[in-house]
Amino acid sequence: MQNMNCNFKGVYVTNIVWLRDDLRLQDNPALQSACDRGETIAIYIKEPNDTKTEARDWWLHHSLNKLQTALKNVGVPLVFAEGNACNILPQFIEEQNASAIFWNRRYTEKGIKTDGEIKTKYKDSKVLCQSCMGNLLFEPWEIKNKQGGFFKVFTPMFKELLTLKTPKPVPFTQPKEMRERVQSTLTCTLEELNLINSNKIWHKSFEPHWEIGEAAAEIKLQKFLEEKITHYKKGRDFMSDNSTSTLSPHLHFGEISPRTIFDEIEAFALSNNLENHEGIQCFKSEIVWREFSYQQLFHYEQIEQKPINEKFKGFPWELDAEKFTAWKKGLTGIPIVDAGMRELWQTGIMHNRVRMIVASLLTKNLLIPWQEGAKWFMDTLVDADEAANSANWQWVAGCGLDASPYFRIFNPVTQGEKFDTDGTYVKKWVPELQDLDKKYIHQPWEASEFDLKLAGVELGKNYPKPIINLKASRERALEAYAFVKNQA
DNA sequence: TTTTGAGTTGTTCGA
DNA sequence: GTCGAACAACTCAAA
Repeated sequence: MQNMNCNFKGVYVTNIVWLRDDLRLQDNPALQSACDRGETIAIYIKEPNDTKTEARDWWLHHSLNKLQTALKNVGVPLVFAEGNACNILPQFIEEQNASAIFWNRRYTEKGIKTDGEIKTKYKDSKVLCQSCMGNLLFEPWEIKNKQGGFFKVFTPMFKELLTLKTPKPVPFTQPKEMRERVQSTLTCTLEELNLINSNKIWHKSFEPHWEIGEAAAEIKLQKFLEEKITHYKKGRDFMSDNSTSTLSPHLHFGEISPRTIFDEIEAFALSNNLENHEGIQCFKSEIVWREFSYQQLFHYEQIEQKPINEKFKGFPWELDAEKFTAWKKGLTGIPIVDAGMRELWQTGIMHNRVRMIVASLLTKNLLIPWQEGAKWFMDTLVDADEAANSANWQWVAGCGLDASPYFRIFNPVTQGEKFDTDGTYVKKWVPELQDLDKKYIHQPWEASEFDLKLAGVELGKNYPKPIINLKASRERALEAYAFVKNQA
C-alpha cells in the first residue's frame, strides 16, 4: 500500500488540489479526486487582479484561515503563493514531484484563459491535470433552450433547470495517506498574502456581523431552513425583517456549494411536506438566478464593462464626481439610499431590495454609468461576485438580460414607505434621523421646520438636503432612455 | 417560417 | 384607500 505512491526514486508522489472559489471540504470534486488518489497538498494562489476587492479580501483571509485548520485535521496541508498561476503551478508541481493536479472550474474570462494554458501544458504529460465541476448546479453550457442556445430569459431557463436532475453532492472522505507539512521555496504564509490591509480599520466593523467558513455556512443554511424559509417569499423584501439567507458570501467563496444547498432544501421540503411551498420555490429561484448570472458571464464578453444590449453603446451617461461621492458615502439626503450605502460600508453587505433602490438611483436618477456602481460594489461587498454583480447591475441599468423596462425607475420614497414602513432600517443606519416622525422618515425634506427641529435635524447641516429632485430626475431619465429606443 | 404568448423585483394617474 | 391601465415596443421561446 505504501509503495503505491512512491516513484522509482522512492520519493513520495503527491497530488495537488488548486483551490480558488471552492474553500470547502464537502462536495468538492477537485479536492475529493485528489484525496481519492492518496496523499494530497492543497494550494491557494493569490493571482493578480485588476478589480479592487478589499472587503472580499478580508473575508478571503479568514476563510482561508479556517480552511487551513480544517484541512490540516484531515491530513491535507494548505499552502499559499502569490503571482501568476501559469508560472507558479508548474514549478510547484515539479518541486513537489506531484503526479496529479485538480481544480474546480471557474468562469471569468481571465480564469478560463489561465486554466486553459495550464491544461495545455500538461496535455501529453505524465502529470494528470484535471478540471472538475464544483461551483454551479450545472455547467453554463448545459442548460439549453429548444433551439440549442442558452436562455436569455430567466423564467423558461428556471423551468428547464427544474426538469433536470441536480447531481448529488460529493461527501468528503479523507485521503488514506496523511501529509504533515510541505517544504517549498515557492510558498508563503497566509499573512504574507497581505489580504488584510492592517493600516486600515475599515474591516473591523465587519467582524461582528459574520461567522466565516464552511462550518458556519452549513449552520446558517440549517437555521435558514428551519426558521426562515417558509416566510421567505413574503419577508425577503422587508429590510428589517431579517428574512434573507445572507449566504451570498459563503456561496461566492464556495464555503458551501449550490448543490449542497439544493440537496438540503429538497431534503428539508420532503421531510416537512413542503415541496410546493412558495418559500422553497422562491429561494430555489434565487439560487438559479446565480446560475443565470454565471451563464451570462460565460457567454458574453467583458460583462463587467460592456452592455449586453448593444443599443446602450453611446448612452448619454454623466459621471458627476461630486454626486457619485455622495452616493458612495451615504450622503445623498435620500434616507433609504443612505441607509443602504452605510449598511454596505459597515457590514460588507446590503439588503437585496436596497441594492436595487440604490442602483436605480445611481443609474437612472443620477445617470451615472452602471460600471462605476458595479466597481464600488466589487470593492465594498464581502459577497462581491463577478457574475452576479455584473449581471445584476446590467439588469438594473436596463441593458442586461431580462432587464427592467426603461420606465421602471424606483421611487426611493415609495419603496421606503412600502418595505421599511416604520423606518426601522433607516434609523438603524442613519442615526441622524433617529427622532424624526415616521411620516417623514423617508422624505425629511417634506417635514416642517418645527418637526425637523423637534427631531434635532438640520437639513444641510447634520443631514444633507437631497442631491437631486426625484420627480425631475425621473423625467430626465425617461428622456435619456428614449435614446435607447431610437438606436437601430 | 411564421405566429403567438410572455417577460424578477415599478410608478403614476384617474376612476 | 384601492384598483386597473398606461407606460412602448421588443426580444425570446416554443409551437
